[in-house]
Amino acid sequence: MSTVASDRKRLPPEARRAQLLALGVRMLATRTLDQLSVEEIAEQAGVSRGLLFHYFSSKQDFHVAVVRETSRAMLEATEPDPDLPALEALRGSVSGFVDFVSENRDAYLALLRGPASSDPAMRQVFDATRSAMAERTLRAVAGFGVATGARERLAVRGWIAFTEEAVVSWLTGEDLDRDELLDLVISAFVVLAPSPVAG
Amino acid sequence: MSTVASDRKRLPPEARRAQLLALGVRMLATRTLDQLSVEEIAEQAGVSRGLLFHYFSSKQDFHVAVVRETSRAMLEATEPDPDLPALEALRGSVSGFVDFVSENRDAYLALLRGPASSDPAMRQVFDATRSAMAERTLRAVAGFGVATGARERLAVRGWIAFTEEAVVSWLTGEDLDRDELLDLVISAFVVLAPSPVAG
DNA sequence: GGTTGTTGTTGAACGCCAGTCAACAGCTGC
DNA sequence: GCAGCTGTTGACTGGCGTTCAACAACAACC
Repeated sequence: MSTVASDRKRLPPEARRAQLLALGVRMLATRTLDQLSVEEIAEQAGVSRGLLFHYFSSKQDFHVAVVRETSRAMLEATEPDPDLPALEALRGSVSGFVDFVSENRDAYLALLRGPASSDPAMRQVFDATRSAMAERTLRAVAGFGVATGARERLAVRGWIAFTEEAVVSWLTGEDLDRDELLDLVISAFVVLAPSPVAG
Repeated sequence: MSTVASDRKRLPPEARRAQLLALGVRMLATRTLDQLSVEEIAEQAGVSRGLLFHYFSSKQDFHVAVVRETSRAMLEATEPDPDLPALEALRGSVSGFVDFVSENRDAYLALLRGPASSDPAMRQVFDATRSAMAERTLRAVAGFGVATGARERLAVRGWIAFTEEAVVSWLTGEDLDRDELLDLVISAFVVLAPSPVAG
């Protein structure tokens, strides 16, 4: 209600763009991405439909921007603490991830599971996000003795997918304690990332 | 080209439905799911747009049917051989999965990564597919000493996501041998599924 | 072999929505 | 208070999913 019809007109471009973006992100809590119509966004923002196309070249472009923003927020919420020992930093990061997904369960599913196929630009955002997580994780646990060969990079990417699925799946059931979930994910990393089976 | 304008009219319902479905599945090799327009399907099949709605209640319903069919094919292509020892059966299944994804790389991405969010019915197909894979895997390696508690079920689901991501990621690079990829995925299962870290 | 009934099939019509564009109006500097 | 810049509008267009009443192919029966 705060942004609906408060100020009627003439915002500086950056402010308006930010407003529309924030509105889009917020609305994902109820709708899925492809249900996010231009009409609804415009109506909620109290502006005309046409204006949205002044700030975003197309509906898809808008969607990509919304996803990019949410990805950024997710990365921020899962930033590992560099002052902590590797494994503790990792646990903190995963803990942040569990919280983020819990708080945005629908939005997260709508986003990071959603329309990864449609648009190359969209795919790129997803890929970049996963790569960022993978690289960051590898860096964070570098002292942990992880080699960064092809196999390890694949393993870390796989582990991220493992984590996503485990957390999402955990949310629709919660047969485990939160701590048990964290244990599972962390121990999975320990056995997967460095040198599975052999180590 | 075989089904385009060969026979012009009056097929028995099952045949026509099957034809449209098969056509939809085939066309996913080039298009993504949401680019699969009713118009194009009808044109390729040599029928009117309206006819598609005689066999499928909506475009989404058609999409769900296409996805369901492809999921079925995937499950069939990865059916583990019950006569083999557990680990060999598992390796065979994963090998089949790698082949399937390799041959249908775009279709697979368009499907099993695609529009999982939009439609509840669509989500259900994905969930059912993963559950089927998870249960089957657990059953196949039952003799392997895997307990089927909450933690193990979560771990297996996570492992499936791990496998998907690893294979898809492997396809866009191929820095590893195919056998090395299989080793990674199988050993991941071994350390993840029964009792990670502790075992 | 013509007639009739069933039903697979058509194509025109409708409505919704993304995207365009020329006109409008709020703000700033003179 | 006037002029010019630019954020904003709202009507218009085209495409596409969806509906539906009419049509036509095929089979059965006389």
